[in-house]
Amino acid sequence: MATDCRTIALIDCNSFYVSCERLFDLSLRGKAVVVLSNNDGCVVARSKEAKSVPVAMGVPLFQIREHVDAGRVIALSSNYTLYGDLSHRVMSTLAEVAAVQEVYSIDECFLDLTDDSNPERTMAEARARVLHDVGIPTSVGIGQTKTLAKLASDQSKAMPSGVFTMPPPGPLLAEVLRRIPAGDVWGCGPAISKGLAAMGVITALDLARMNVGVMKAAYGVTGVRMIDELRGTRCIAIEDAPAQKKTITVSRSFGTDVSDLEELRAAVCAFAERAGEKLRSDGLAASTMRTWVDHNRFKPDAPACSGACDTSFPIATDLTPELIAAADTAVRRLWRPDGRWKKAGVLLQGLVRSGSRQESFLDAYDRPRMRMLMGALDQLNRRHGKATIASGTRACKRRSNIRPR
DNA sequence: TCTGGGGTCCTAGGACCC
DNA sequence: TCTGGGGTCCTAGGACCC
Repeated sequence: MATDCRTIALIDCNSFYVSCERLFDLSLRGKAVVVLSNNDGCVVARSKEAKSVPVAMGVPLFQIREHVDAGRVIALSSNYTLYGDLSHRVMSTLAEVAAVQEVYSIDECFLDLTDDSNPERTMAEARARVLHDVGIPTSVGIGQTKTLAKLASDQSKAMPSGVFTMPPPGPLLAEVLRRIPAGDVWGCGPAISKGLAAMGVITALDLARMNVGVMKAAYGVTGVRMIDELRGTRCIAIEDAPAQKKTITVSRSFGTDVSDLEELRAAVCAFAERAGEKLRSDGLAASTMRTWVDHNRFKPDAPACSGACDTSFPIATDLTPELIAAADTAVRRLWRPDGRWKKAGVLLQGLVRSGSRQESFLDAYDRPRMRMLMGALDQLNRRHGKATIASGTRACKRRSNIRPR
């Protein structure tokens, strides 16, 4: 008997951001509610009622404006401080349920229940406790691998108990997988689903039964892992301790396209400055910085002018002036006279614990220059006017009265 | 007109070194 | 001097996740 057979549970908070909002505003209960991304760009969370309007995940606000204006959907700006606080409470409660917990995202965690004699009962109790202590509804999927637990959690949304257990590998599991589209499998996104469909792989069962050699040739080791995990062979371990961060990103979309070199420089240098702040607050230094710019991918006729440029530092740095200088040089290299950019960012890589250099930061920090750069960015954003629903559209409720408990 | 931000992992090609 | 192979690093990009 394989000793490596595990029981994994995935706990997922239902419509997490919406559930958080409902804790502080009872009038939102039972209504179609969505929470919007930064700058009120697009929908990042939907209540069950909003899903049946229907409002699709990720749609931009302007596409559901009709519903919002007619009062059929309530659109809220996001409040990540509140969600982070509530997430912490949920995760702390669940940490007491099992010895091994991996906090996978703000609203999900894996628990290893291999030594639990009755995982379903344990998780039913855990759900009740999270609901009672924190006020957040959850659903739970249980399976032999993380991938199967993920699929089980999708199934659990339709279960009155809120818990669904995947059968062990065999005919019963095959029956469940037959009803699930391949694209719902963890790791199978739009591009891979499309490619698989062309090969006749439509359901999760087709995927589980795929020839491994064919998969390896088409999608490499990540594809093979999907197959193995669906067959009940564990390839993706539970990560108990939070891993050290590997990259730090600061990026933004611009209100409208930017083509002016000075505007692009001002924006990207400000991102580099913010990235430096994040770096130091994590006690890290970076050995590489990637600066990237991107055109508007929603405009088919926009000139393709996306590009990236890596800068390596001789010694891993946490100094803002070095990051800004690198960003500045990179933007000059990436800029083209005919370019029209919609998005840009910096990505710090090769992160290591920073040593004594942190102390020298204040001396090296060029504050007047920084103020100038940040001012230029503000001006840029004002001129291009990011989404403005926050400033007055009646159907969008503001949150200034909402405070974490 | 208006389309998020922050992450992870993998791969490929070229440069360079031995 | 010429030729070649393998390993590693760097750069850039693609796919996925929440």
